[in-house]
Amino acid sequence: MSLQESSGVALWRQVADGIERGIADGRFAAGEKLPGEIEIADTYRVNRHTVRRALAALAERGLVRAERGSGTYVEAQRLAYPLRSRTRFSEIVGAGGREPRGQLIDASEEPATRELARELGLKTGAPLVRIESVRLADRTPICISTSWLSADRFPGAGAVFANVRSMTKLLAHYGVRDYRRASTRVTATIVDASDAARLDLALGRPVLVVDSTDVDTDGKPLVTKRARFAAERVEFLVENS
Amino acid sequence: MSLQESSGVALWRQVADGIERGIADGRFAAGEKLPGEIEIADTYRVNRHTVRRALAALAERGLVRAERGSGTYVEAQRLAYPLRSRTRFSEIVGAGGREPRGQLIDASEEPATRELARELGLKTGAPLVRIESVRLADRTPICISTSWLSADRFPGAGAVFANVRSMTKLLAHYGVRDYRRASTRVTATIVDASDAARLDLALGRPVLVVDSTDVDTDGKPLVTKRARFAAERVEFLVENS
DNA sequence: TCAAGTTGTCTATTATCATAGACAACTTCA
DNA sequence: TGAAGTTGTCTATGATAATAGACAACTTGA
Repeated sequence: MSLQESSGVALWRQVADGIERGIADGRFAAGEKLPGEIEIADTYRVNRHTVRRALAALAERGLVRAERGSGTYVEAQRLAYPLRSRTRFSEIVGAGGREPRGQLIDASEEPATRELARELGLKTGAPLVRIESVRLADRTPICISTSWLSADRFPGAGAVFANVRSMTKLLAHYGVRDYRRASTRVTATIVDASDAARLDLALGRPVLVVDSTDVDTDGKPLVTKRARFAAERVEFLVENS
Repeated sequence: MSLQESSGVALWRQVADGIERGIADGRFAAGEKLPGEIEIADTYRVNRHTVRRALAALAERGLVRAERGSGTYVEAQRLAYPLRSRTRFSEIVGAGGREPRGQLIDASEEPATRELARELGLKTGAPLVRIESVRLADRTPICISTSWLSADRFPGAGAVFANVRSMTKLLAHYGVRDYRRASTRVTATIVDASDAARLDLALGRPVLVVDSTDVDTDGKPLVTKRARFAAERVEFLVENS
């Protein structure tokens, strides 16, 4: 294990990332004991204090738990999230035995940019409702989602969402009985400051960015979204037909 | 724009990430001029020297180019990468007008872990060939791929791959005329040190991790892989049927 | 009970990060 | 030509990161 200096990432943070990767890919199973601080310091070739700082950061995020005199133990797991044409957050979370929740952060009206207009089959500048929301599993925030809908077709959508807290129910309120995912685009980046705060995520953590558009049974665009998932809390499953 | 202290990520690095996000999502188009250093320092509320360090890092990675007296300009773009049941690296890169290349890093034999055995429909401990390779578009490394195949069915696969430098050609060499993607699993994490060096990627950058298994026309598993893509160089397109 | 191994806390030192100000070198445009 | 705006380079200072060593507090197992 060789680390990199002057990359703009503190050494303790690199060690923390390394241990977290070990947890994520199963090298350290949940409940299992990590190697001792001295041994970790040895493998990464850093001072024990640097390892302690890394472990403290992981402990604060709830990934590990230190027991004095005994050792440091692994705590957590990832949420499996299928990407298919019928994608419903509440169903996916519920299937994992966890309690899904949604919450409105902000809603406002704004004109369509050229790209949003193209996705929604509208003209540039057409009035849109922008809905910013956070979705949680139990009490853990999973993703921040920004959705855009036509303000003409869905007037007052922001207020409706504030009540029903679900995109499926919002669409049903306007008479949309069924819909499906038309396109999905996945990439990854580093979380920005405002998303970090809302996802309860440290700066510098990766997020999975999903751009998608939902259409009705006739293929007519309903809503287009950009969702940012805390990468450390989910794994996407792509279904290949 | 508010940044975060003592997150283990240096301020200049946070600014660099912010600017890079701006480039990635099109706020700053290729060829366009960035705001001046003083203006950037102002929006992020940091010292101009901190901004200069951020820009220097981006310039070193080739994302921007500074012109004295004039300004700093944007350089690069992302590779569009469809995830479908028929996924061939060379075809995807070639379609973008770039030259695909593959290169063997390492090949060795190792026994199947329980998980690898399950994916490949073998028994735990069965002999596998592990092939580590890097794939490039023009001269830019795009991903590092670790592939596992049955050593019984594909004897000497490592040597074959070293010659043909393509998984499709390797399989053809053993009489596999066609194959398709059976499962795909996407997540993201921070790059580890050895991948960082091979992808020519700075530490702390995100990578998209794709776990997948290819099967023949009868649905029999051929090869299972874990590929790590430099997130800043690709975007995945998920096809929803 | 006791030795070995673990995490927790303290002091101290050096290198890097971030800020601050001043001015040079260069480009752009009126 | 000249003024305004840009990037490049220098010096200086305080805060934070990382190292190093010593020892306390606690757990485990022989």
